[in-house]
Amino acid sequence: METKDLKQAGLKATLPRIKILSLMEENTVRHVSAEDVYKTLLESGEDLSLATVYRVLTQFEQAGLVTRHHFEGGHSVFELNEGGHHDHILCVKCGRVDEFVDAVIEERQQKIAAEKGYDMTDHSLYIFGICQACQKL
Amino acid sequence: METKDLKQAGLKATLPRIKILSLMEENTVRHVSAEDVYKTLLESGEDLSLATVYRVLTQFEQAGLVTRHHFEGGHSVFELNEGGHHDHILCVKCGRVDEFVDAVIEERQQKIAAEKGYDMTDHSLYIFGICQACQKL
DNA sequence: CTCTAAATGCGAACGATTCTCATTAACCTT
DNA sequence: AAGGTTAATGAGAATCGTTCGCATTTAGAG
Repeated sequence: METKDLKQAGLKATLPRIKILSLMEENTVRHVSAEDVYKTLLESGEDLSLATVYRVLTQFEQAGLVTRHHFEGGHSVFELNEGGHHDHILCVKCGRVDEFVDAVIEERQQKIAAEKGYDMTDHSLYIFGICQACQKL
Repeated sequence: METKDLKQAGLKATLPRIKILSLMEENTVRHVSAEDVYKTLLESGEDLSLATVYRVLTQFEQAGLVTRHHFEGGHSVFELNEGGHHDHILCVKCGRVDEFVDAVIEERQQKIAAEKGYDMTDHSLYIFGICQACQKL
């Protein structure tokens, strides 16, 4: 129930927020832009404004419900936080996105931050390449 | 001589391109936005348009002379390609940027790409944290 | 059920970047 | 070194993603 998730995150359970969270919890989406969310909900007959989508997604990000990615091309992409931290590998041809976790890399990053005198708070790692399907084209 | 670098990259040696490349080759800058380049050159008495700065930086990127980074906050930052590949560690408080290379991470990335069936072309890794100076504030 | 603060919708505003198109400058030719 | 061709530039309008301001609506406490 999205209502409970929202309350736990300290957010009022308003209609737009419920709809957006509910959409992101469908496992058919994974990585969506604000525009995607807006269009999809409009098509489903919901009536909300694009500004609200941006506001809500930003709140979700601050509440730790979603992560904002800066996939190239200017616009942001949002992903539901579930199943813990992971990084991404993207196909530069077709845009396909896969996920991975690597303990060795995670650990090295901590070490590097420490060596440079930083108190590490976060990181972002994207591997770019050509996926198996696109290699055959 | 910037003129030769430009010719080798397949670009006409025009005045704006020479000025911009020359600015980026000063080791005082490292990471600059289009706006930075524009303002700096205006202050040096050069007369060029912001549109040209964007065009030229994009061409430099395509020619492999510079790399475009998507440091958060919407705008792009450019860096001269020299001294080989490296990754970045950024302070989330003051914006300071340091560089590093880690062979272990580089190698793990190749391995992960291979496991996922990707032919890796590139990657981007940013570590975020609080730098030594900002920790003391 | 009522009230109050918080959330929303709408359209204007915004910052970064790109485009259009008339003008200018590079570089090949002579 | 001068001229012609073509690509590059300048200036400002246009576009894109995103945010803001403000009047209206709604969630949730009392």
